Amino acid sequence: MPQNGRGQAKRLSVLPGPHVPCVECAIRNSALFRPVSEEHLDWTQGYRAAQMRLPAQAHLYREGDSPEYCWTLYDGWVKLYKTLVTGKRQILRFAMAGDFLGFQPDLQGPMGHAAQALTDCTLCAFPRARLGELFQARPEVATQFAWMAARDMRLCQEHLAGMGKKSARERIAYLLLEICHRQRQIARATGRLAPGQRVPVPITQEDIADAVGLTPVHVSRTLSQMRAERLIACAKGEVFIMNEEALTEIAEFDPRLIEARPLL
Amino acid sequence: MPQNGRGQAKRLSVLPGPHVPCVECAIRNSALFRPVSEEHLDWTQGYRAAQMRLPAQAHLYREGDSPEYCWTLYDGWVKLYKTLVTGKRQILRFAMAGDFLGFQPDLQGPMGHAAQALTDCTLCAFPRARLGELFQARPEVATQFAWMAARDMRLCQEHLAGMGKKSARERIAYLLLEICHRQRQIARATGRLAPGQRVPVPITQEDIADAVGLTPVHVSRTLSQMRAERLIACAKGEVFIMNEEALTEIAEFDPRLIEARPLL
DNA sequence: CGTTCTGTTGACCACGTTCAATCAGTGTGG
DNA sequence: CCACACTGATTGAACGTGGTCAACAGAACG
Repeated sequence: MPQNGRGQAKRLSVLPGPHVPCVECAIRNSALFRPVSEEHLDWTQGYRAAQMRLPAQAHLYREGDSPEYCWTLYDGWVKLYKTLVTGKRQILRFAMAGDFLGFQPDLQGPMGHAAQALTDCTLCAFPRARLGELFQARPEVATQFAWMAARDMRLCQEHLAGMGKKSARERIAYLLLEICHRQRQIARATGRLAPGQRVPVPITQEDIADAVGLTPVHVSRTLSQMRAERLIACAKGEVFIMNEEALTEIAEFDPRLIEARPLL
Repeated sequence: MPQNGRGQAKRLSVLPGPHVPCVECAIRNSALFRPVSEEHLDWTQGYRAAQMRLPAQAHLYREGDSPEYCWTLYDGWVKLYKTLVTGKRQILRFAMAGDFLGFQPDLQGPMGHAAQALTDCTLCAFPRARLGELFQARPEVATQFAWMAARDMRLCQEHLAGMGKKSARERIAYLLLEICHRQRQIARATGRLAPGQRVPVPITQEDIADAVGLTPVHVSRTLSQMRAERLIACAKGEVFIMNEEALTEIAEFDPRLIEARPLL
């Protein structure tokens, strides 16, 4: 599990990582190579250029970059965000173990958003230029990508609907529940047991604000109120969900959103 | 080109459509079968269960439905929207010619949003149950789907960022420009010439409001002001963009968003 | 110890909402 | 043919959610 990485900003950039072979990958069940049979796995692993470590606070890529790779996030949290010309930031998504990062329609072109590590991360890098080739050679990978893209699209659409139509309170409740359920889902898929209701959340209130479209000030107020109502409890870098039922009702959150079954 | 279909609501449901073979398909350049070679096209056409017509105002599917098909939109406009328990609606996307509709992570499960025709539409239906098979048999189709999904995801993310961080004026300007540019892109891809700045827009102010997260009242006010500033002009079911440059600046719109190049 | 970063609280303000009345266009039925 | 209903757009007035500005507190860190 990723430790809370705030304030640990090492000023080093990308580091070489461990070399876990795909066959032993703990998160393969929720990642791009899930449907690849063991006999083909050595071969597809050839597309993995490297495993690398990214320290907390470091950028995987910035808006406008044309990075050489796409990545599977092996461990840790990453935030994807856009910056408008006014300087305002919008967090699009919190990426977690298993998520595939850096793919976009124009593979040569510049990224439309930035990706920054929230905790120390481990990633597997795949050369962008060879992705088309990989999809052609192993259609089950392309199909898994399609499935993952559809899943991410649905999250994005729910997020969008929330921004348009929900109150501050509802949006924040929704975000907390979404994060909590996705963490549990990962714990399930990787065989690790979820430690009760307890969810370490390595994000600041400013991150929450940028994700749900509010100001940090108003997020603070709303969280204070939720604490007063015993809906949640906060410790440093952690949020405990005290009353999941009530929160689910407030947020209009449907847990089935997170439990989708793979295509293949 | 789709005619303005408002008020033409025929009370018939789905109708059988024309039978254009895929080889002659006018929009193949921007649709799922784009990368399929002509020699394979007859074969992939076997996955197309039917062509059908959908009258304006009719629903292709509703939230919670588990339709038997996915569709390529051949002609016309469709709006995709979610309804919250409070009754508020959020339009996720205006689908136009070439868009692939109805795909979601859990192909057996219920749709997370509804799709309703804005104009009379023509669609090509593909059985959901056979999509995995199609992707396996023709990886270039899976790859094209991946590309289209990434393109749609980017639109959704831009939309999301706008909802979080832009003013009413900026969001409306953005929506108008996005629609205009996508229409032009389709005109280019299908070889039809775009008729100047003129864009027939078969949507009501209420649709605009539901798309950008405002009330119809405030949309009316904002459009009135934009008309007063000669940024746009309105006729019945049409919007003319009078000052695209100014509008682009207001919206912080990047035309390159729409012009992405295919993966294969 | 100062500095920096994150969170908290207060006072005031504004963008967009809500409620309401009115109008134009369109289709319907007597 | 006209009265009527219905939908979409427009405008006005009052209101409220959340933003802005500001001061401050606590923790982490050099």
